[in-house]
Amino acid sequence: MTAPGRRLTQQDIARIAGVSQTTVSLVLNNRTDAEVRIAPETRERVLRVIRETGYVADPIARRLAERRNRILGVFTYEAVFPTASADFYHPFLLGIEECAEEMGCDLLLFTSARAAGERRRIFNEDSRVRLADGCVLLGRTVDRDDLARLLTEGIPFVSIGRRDDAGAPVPYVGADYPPAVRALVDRAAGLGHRRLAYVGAGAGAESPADRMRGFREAVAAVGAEGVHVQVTGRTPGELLEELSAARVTAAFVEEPADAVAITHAARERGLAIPGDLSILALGAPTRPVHVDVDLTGFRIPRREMGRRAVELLAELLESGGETPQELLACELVEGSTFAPIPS
Amino acid sequence: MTAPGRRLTQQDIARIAGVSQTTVSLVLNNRTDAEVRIAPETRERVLRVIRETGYVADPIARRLAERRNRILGVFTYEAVFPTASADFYHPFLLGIEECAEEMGCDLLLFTSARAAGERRRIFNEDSRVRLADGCVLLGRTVDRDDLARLLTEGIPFVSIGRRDDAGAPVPYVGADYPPAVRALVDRAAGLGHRRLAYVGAGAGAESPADRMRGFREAVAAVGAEGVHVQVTGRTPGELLEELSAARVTAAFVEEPADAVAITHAARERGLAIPGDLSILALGAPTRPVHVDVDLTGFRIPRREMGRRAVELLAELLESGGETPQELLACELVEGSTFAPIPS
DNA sequence: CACCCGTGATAATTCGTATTAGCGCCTTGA
DNA sequence: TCAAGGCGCTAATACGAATTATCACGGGTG
Repeated sequence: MTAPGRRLTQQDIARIAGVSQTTVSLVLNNRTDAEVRIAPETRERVLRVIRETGYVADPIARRLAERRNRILGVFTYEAVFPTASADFYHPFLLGIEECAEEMGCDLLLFTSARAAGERRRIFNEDSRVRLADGCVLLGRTVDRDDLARLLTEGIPFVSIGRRDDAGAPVPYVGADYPPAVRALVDRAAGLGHRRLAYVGAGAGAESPADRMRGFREAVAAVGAEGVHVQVTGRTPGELLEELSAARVTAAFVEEPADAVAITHAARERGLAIPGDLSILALGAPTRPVHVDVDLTGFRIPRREMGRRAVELLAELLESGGETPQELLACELVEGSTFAPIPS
Repeated sequence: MTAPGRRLTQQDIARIAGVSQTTVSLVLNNRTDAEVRIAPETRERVLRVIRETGYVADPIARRLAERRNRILGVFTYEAVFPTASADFYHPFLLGIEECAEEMGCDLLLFTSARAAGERRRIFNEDSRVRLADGCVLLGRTVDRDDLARLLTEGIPFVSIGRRDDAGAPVPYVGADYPPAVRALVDRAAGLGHRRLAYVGAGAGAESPADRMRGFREAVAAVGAEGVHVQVTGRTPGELLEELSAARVTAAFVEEPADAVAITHAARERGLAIPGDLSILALGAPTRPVHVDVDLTGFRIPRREMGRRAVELLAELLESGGETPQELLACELVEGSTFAPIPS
């Protein structure tokens, strides 16, 4: 049909139809402005040639001339698909894909953005970020410099997960952790718990910091006792000892994978969960783990966050406007690791 | 840093460094051919300006001028991420992403390619297929017309999964079903099984047809009795009845989800698996199902297929060459649903 | 008769980068 | 002494589609 190496262009269509490239473009874009007039028979002739040849406009040339592409970039700091992170990322991507499909957009995964070292970077020597109309950032932590760069370059983007200012406010859609943690703390206090623990880093990125903050504020508000238990480099057994030494009756565990491990360890040594100790999990597992425990806690609306991020990005592209910042509510999950304080 | 709306171009860099746009391009592309010479101090000056301004080449313009993009398209006929199909597609995508990352390529997911109806089509009015250097096709069935079109348009692509000719040979990397099925049949015959059944459609796409063919040939080779049991619109119980009516002792089930259902149904009505009936599963579940049965069968090398597809596509882009067609071996899986024929 | 206006098209330019074909000057070799 | 080539760089052009600025033509008007 087509000679190899040569693709059909508007010029070719024009030649065949006996008109100019301009006319082909006008017909193709269905321009019916008052400014532009094309005789019905000419339009029909051009359309016929297009149909017969099966011509499709080159998206690249199009993008160069226009501004829009209908391509949304998706940047993740870790690989998207590997099983280790798939469980965590999957719901976000599900929402992103759904919404992109509805809007007729394609998704560009920046899998190549890897610097010499381990970590991915958005701006490498030949970054293809600007090929997309805008992009969605996904990842538990996001490079500060990358954020600042995106902002100063004026590249439209929305981060999934709240981000602190990076020289300027960052557009994001995040999970509203503080009220969710507060609700759990309130319920614990309501059931008599007075000595509560936050188990996890509580820092390092915005989301753990938000949870920690929610915990601190809620504990202060209900007048309970709150301790902070670090997890890095410690076994579940050691954590349990520290919790019992502090006479903690309700543990708010940042990472569900840890919550599962602690629960197992406790039951192994004869400690009843939730009889002797209540376990509250703050979110979704970011590490692959077989969750065979029915944890009480809350659900991060990951799919909705994905959808909303794309919607906000679309609005941003459409109208510009203010930097969108939204927090979506987390839904409480009734599990079986939470009970009144032992008497 | 940059004025809003205006982006830094090579022309800007050239102006600042006091050279021509050509020189900037040459420096940027690190051209050190004998043909092209640039004074070290000029090169340094240009590089400094580039560094200071943080200029990054516009990938769109680049693509227009060059031919390559380092972007690989991924086309799936169903959504990639939804949980219903995620379990099936995930390993392929894992392999694709791994390989793309190693090659420094980005992945373009054609999520927009949806016609008015339900099914996705590659070529819609404004298809962005040609934005990628080439693409990988993923899906249990692939539209015949799309394949033919890809071939005649000369768009480089590799299908994951064997495909019959579509006017011309189709480049693919598939799973080598016939020998895998044959191996299972051989083993069954070796353990005394004489009445075997193929449970599934055995048609509709290349992969079930290949399995069916493998089954037929192997059954004939070992001189056993083979029956074909259709599954569509029938309950596991009905299937069991048909199997027992035909005095089948080993059932080769196309779809593992069906194999699981049949096993459960059998055990519920007191039929021992594998004591009374052996179940052999032919591949990976394409429907979401909780596989709590340790099925005997084989493993489709999905991740490797993903990797290989990208590798073959890269070779295709590099050197052109012959249409690659490869079948990867399936590894047998020793489960606990296979035993000698009951005496 | 000069003028205007509506009609249907096109030539020229734009987008940002890559490539080709030189430019003028200087060195070398025969 | 004169052609051949080396040197460092640039003007011009290509890539394919969209947009802007015109243009030719004929019919009506004053």
